[in-house]
Amino acid sequence: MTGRAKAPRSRKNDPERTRRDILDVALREFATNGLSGARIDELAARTRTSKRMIYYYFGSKEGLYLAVLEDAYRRIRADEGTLDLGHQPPLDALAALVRFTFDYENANTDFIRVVMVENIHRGKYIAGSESIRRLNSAAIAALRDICERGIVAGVMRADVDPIDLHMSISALCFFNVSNRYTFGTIFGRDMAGREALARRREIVTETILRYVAPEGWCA
Amino acid sequence: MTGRAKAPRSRKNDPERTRRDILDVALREFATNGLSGARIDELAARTRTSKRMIYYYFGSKEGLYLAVLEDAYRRIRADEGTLDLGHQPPLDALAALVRFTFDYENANTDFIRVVMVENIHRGKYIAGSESIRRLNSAAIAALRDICERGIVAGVMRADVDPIDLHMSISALCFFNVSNRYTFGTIFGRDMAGREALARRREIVTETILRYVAPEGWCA
Amino acid sequence: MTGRAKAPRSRKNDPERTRRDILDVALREFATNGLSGARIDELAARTRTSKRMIYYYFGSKEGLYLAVLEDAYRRIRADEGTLDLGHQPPLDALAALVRFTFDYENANTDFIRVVMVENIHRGKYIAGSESIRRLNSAAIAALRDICERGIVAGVMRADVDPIDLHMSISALCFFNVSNRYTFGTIFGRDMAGREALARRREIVTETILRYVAPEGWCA
Amino acid sequence: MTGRAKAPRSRKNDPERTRRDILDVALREFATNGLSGARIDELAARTRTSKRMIYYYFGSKEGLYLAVLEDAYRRIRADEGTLDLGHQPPLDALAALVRFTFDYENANTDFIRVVMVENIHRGKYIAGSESIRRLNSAAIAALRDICERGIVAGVMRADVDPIDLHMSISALCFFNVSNRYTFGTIFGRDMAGREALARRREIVTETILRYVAPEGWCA
DNA sequence: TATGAATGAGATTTCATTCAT
DNA sequence: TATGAATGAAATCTCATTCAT
Repeated sequence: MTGRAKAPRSRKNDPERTRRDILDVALREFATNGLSGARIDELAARTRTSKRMIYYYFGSKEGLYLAVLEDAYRRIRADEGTLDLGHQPPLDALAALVRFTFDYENANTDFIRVVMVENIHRGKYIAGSESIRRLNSAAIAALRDICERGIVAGVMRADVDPIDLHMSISALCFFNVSNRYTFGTIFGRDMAGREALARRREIVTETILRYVAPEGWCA
Repeated sequence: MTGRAKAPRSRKNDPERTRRDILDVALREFATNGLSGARIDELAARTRTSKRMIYYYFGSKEGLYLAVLEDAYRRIRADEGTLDLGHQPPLDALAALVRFTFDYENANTDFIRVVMVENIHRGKYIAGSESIRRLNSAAIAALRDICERGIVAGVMRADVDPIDLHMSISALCFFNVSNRYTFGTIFGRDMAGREALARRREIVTETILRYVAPEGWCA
Repeated sequence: MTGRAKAPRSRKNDPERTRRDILDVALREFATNGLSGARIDELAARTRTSKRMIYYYFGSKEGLYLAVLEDAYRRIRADEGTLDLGHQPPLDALAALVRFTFDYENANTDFIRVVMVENIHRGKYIAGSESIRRLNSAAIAALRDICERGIVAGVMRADVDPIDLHMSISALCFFNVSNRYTFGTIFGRDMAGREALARRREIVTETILRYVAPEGWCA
Repeated sequence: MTGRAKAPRSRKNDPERTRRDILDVALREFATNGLSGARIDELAARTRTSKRMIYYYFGSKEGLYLAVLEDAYRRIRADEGTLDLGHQPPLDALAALVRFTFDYENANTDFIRVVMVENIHRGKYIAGSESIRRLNSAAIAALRDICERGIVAGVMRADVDPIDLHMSISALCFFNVSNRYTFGTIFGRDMAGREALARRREIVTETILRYVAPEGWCA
């Protein structure tokens, strides 16, 4: 009862850490069980704090879900920003972007899964989030630059559209995570192992590179 | 109690019709709200019968969900079977298959959405369904035939793999429905309108055709 | 396990009885503790059914509260309807109405108290209830008839207004219940005992009769 | 720590002002939502200080509520004391008192509403407050004096009782505020507007004056 | 085969109050 | 005297499922 050191470090007030802790656990929980399937009790139990704190910081289950969504988008865009594609030749830059996307999404399956969840909810929560829309529109800028340089250099077809291209890249990368279970089960194919990923990554990259190639010629 | 004719007296006791009614409503409900989000009460209210019947026919919410999943897969494969691709030149057949897939998925968004739901549940229910696995493995046969003919004819690269190809086709078509809300919101792009669909359909088709083209040459 | 009588009568499905039971207990509970002070758990415990049934029938605490309010108003108006004041001379009829009001309100203190509660809520729930407004507007008809007859007969002042009069009657009767605790405590006066009620009842009646008397003359 | 002047440095540490601020906000809050309906968080947010201070000064929600009640009663009696009715003829004094009561209550609706709240709680808090009982018993003295003078002068009936009379005055004035919402909604009558108040004030005054008039004669 | 009432277990959310600084 | 973070207990409400007829 006497002579104890100050106080247990773990119980110290550290709001930022508390928020972060909740967000991390919640991403996992929502990615695993969806919005309605996630249980606040479960979530709180995995946290260093209590159920009560979730409401203190995020107001409601839906508020927490939106915060998770915003945080997840913010993180992928932050990572993307480190790529520095502007100094590479356009086709190399494009290939690098595709590979980054494929790797990031396969390494961050929880992110992919909450995006799936949000689509099940018809984008209802994202629609109300100014920050997500802002972040992502910016994301297209890098790809637009690559396309412009590629067209000028004559290594890309003139009619390529950055948003269409982004859609194709996303589709091919996303599917490997999103439909892993149904597709894998039906066709008895591993979609998560190291080798399978490496192989698929190159097919996806090649698919994109061939698509942007100028008429009549393929890499 | 005796001597009643077989034919259903308009609104009375037609078990098959009742089952069908419940399945249709349930597909919509699960596609809209997911497995945990769907409400048996809501679902029953939209039905011509009562909540009790759902349990009578399907045993539980999960039983109903699995039945919906099986029914949805059965229907797409049945439709696919009417395509008769064997008599067309391989590239024409491939293009036809891609377009069919794109159109079918965009016309049957509830099907796509329950597949998303099933993936959120990590394929837990599909894994226990012999019938779904059987149905779908057969689906690859047509594509395998196309690839074999294409390679022999020299119009497709020799290393093309039917399952990889199916994965790419699925990915590109699926995304247009599955990620419609987040992608559409973020990039302010319509992904469901008639024109947008027509345009995207051709990009997807071209992407696939270019991918299978023999080295050095593109359609 | 065998030879037992049918089933305990008390558990038989009787929705109307269940509703009634809940309403009766809820009136007491809301009258005692107000809307926010009332506890669904407490309330359910005093009921023959369960907490779950309250939500089954009334949807929410607020839904139940409104139902209680409507039921309470319906009952006083139904009782009032049995008075048959039309066949009495106007001043006798008025005196009878005042005495009835005083007695009814002092016998149904829970009714008075939920009206107080509703006023604390600024009439928010009553405002949305068509049925309450309808019921009560009708209540003024009897008083209007009395006034008309009284004026014609020359036993009431010509400028008496039925709604003003109703307000005065209500005010004098209501207060004896509504402010019983503060007034009684402060002035050390019993306001609920048999004698106190009888005495106050006559003061209230006389106050009203004197108010309606023609100029210059009092009963 | 030393040599600081007494005067509060504009925005710093002024206990009396802090108390006053909390009491004012709390009166409004309790009047609006009742005791159980009031939220300490809400209340604190409207205050210039923090939630902690509420507990520091008043100990608990109930302690604050009682303080509010005492403060409100203290204020009305203080105002009443300024009337100086002893020098007017008894009927004039009575009319002045009625009009003052009517005006004060209609101008201080929050006071009326906490009295309603206290009655919902069956006078539990007032019963424990010596100060409120003391204050109010004094209030009857003025009215008693008026009655005595009126009887002696022959302008009031001999059997008039000051407490009964106070009850009637209170009832008629109180109702206009307390039942404003239900009565107003049901009979579609404004009870808060300038004209409505002026009209009602005279009806109430006349009602009281007629009641005290000697047998057989009315003002 | 069919129905509407009923239910237990557990979900989300709220709130007065206290702690650490 | 002051603050913002934290909390346990309890409140309201939900939901898949079953019962009585």
